[in-house]
Amino acid sequence: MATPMPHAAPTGLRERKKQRTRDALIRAALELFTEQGYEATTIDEIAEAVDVSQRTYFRYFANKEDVAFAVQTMVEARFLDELLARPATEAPLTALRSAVMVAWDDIGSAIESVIPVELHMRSYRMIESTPALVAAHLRRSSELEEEIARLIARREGLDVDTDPRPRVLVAAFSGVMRVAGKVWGEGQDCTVASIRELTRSYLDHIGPAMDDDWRTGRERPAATSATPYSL
Amino acid sequence: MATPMPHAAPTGLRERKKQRTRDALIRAALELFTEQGYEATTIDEIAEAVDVSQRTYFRYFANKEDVAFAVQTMVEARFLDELLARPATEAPLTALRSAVMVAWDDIGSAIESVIPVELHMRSYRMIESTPALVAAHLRRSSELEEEIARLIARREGLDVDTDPRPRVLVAAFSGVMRVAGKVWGEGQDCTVASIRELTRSYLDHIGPAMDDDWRTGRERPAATSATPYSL
DNA sequence: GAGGCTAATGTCAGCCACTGACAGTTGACA
DNA sequence: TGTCAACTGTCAGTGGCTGACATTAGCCTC
Repeated sequence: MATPMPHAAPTGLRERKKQRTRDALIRAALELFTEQGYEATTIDEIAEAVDVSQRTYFRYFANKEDVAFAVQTMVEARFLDELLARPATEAPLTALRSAVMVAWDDIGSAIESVIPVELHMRSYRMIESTPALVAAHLRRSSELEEEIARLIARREGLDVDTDPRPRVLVAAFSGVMRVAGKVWGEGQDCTVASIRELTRSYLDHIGPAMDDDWRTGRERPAATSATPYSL
Repeated sequence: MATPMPHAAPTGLRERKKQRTRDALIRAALELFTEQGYEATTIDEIAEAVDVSQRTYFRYFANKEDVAFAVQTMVEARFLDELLARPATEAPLTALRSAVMVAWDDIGSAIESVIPVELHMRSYRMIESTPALVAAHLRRSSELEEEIARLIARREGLDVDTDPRPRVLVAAFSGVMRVAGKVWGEGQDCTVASIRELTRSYLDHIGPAMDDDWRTGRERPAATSATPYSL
């Protein structure tokens, strides 16, 4: 059911209604979660706030956790799309980095169409301080890492189970992304631009060392304008 | 018959009964989980198998997940005890390594007093293939890592929030432990001795590079008999 | 070794997350 | 406009989990 894609404007009235209901559920849920806590909020409350039945909530989200990660899911999907679209000439780390940057460029408006970025930021902090959500977050992250690693391996024509480099690279990349997210969550500036720049500057620190060509063993010609690495 | 807690034999009849009930619950739960699956098993079934009320189950375990990790918890507690007991002269990685080895030396019998090691091994695989338990496992692991990192930092007189080395070392150590556990779970040899040796050989590969003295900046004199590192 | 203290347990009632079944409603499209 | 399919509400039920209260059973003292 309900495709969560906020881009690709919905065609008919029915689709638009669904999108509205879904967005309203996310917004109501996050507002309630951040105000009174995740555990203290019941799904009945969320449904009531949007004026739908509890059963309808479960037709949009598989469980109580899901709604808390709806925006994250959106961002991740956007990132994966961009990663798939990167030219094969780019080195792995460059592709990851470019995909993140391009994704951030237009995900901001997509987020804003659902919830204020400030609410997203508060949700981020709420997740970090709720054990049940921390667990879910870790599991989701490890699943995403695995997906990215396989994707990178395929790009480079490698076997993810014998060559450790894809997983290692993705682990490093994810680690940096996680730290950037955490620093953003703790900071004051709750704009999308700020997390984008934070991400950029953190990624710059992975350095070009990992970024040579895995297929020929030689360094790649710079695919993007200027090599973006400082160290 | 029941040698209850890993250490500290119970004094009275009451304590022994409690220990028996607890062990029986763990055993029944793991047997049911591994036979018919985690989700498909209800707590009523577990309680019935041990002939206690469901309410009593919840007086021993906080939730359904907890019982699945009871043995792990035992092993971890044993490890932390040993780590605390390591002399301050040992370098961090050496202390971690020694604590693991000493812990494995006598944890085997403690495990066997609760469940057959073979059941523990099946449980391990069951956890890995159950999303809800994977999430719980990841959260538990990250909490344990944090605890170990703080412990190591205190040992070395460092601030865990400014000096990245404790967390980095523990991350590497935990990663190796996780892989060792995974390989053991996939293998045939379900003895405690086998995971002990697996752990030893994997830890040997971290190498002495990380193992110099963090306080003086010089290499430590070998605290143990022979330097155990092969690479 | 009877009786009081207290920890452990059972029973019961109830909340909440989640699901299947079925019926009513409402866009979509001929 | 009428038919179809999708969306939604209602209802009943299961299972995880908790608080309250009564009951049982080790423990300890006299």
